Amino acid sequence: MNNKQELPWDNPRFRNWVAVARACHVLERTLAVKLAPLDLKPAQLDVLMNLYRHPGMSQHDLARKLLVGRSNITMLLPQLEARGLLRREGDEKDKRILRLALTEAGEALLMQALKVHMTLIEKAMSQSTPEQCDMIGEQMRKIYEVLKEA
Amino acid sequence: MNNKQELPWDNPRFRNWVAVARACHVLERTLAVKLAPLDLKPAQLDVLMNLYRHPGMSQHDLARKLLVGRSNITMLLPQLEARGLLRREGDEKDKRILRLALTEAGEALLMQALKVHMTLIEKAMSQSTPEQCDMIGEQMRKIYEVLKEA
DNA sequence: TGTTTATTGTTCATCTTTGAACTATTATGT
DNA sequence: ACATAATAGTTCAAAGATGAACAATAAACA
Repeated sequence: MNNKQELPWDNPRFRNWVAVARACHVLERTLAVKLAPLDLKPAQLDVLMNLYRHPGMSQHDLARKLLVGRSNITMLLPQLEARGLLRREGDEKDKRILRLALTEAGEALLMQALKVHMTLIEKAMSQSTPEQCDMIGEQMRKIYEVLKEA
Repeated sequence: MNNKQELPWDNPRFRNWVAVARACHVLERTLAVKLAPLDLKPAQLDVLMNLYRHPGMSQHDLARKLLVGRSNITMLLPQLEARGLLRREGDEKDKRILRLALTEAGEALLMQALKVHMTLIEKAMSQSTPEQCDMIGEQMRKIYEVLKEA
């Protein structure tokens, strides 16, 4: 008597998503190892990347971008600020808000870290054609849109 | 003077991988919320899934499958064992090894959790055609192979 | 056999992440 | 204006994950 007719593993979407999750996980772990010489963790690199692209953003905005809680940001930033990698200055109009920006040193370290990250991603995705790669990105952005307000 | 000629964000592979990571992250977070009613975390679901598919595996094998340290498994299993979801019994031939297997209750809870997981994945990947979905899985499995021994 | 090396699982200290409660500030509605 | 809501950031305790050191067992090899 087999009451497992509809096992998830028989479903392509399920199996394929599991592969996505595994690939993500292993790339994240590998990145952590490769970033160690720079004394930087993946989470910290995410912060630097976002501040580079969106200078002047608030901690709240940053938390939303990174999909983490605000308290996480509060715990994360002082280390980076103490290392002189970023600045926090209060907004003029709204005294609740702290505006964030990279320093020169922060930008310099980011560039080093990006080289590491980039090399790793190149290696990982070297198997895909540009068309496949773009299609993957496109689908993933759709998934993000579908899930972010659910 | 622009010395950022080769910014990662100009590179399709980089941008597309960022999308993969974000999609993974948001799906994981959503899954955690949806699993809460079952009093189960994603990491615990991973354990149950692997024990279902590979009954009798050792803690070492499980750690390798889940891409975590052995100590993580040691901390994780007692909770599940105390809830009667899995069994640990020593191997006959090699007294170092603990063989793991789901109980009836564990399997029952797994089936409930899989329904939740499956529904979420269906929703996420409903935008992709079967061909796109399979291609994504195929590429991700390649990435895993490339990175796992690096 | 006896000694050395590897492997399995645990312990423990440390670091991260999380969410709820809290303070300070701004927005809203009457 | 005034009371109420909402928002930004912080604090803190609890939970999770990590890696090094350790005990028990097995394997390799002289």
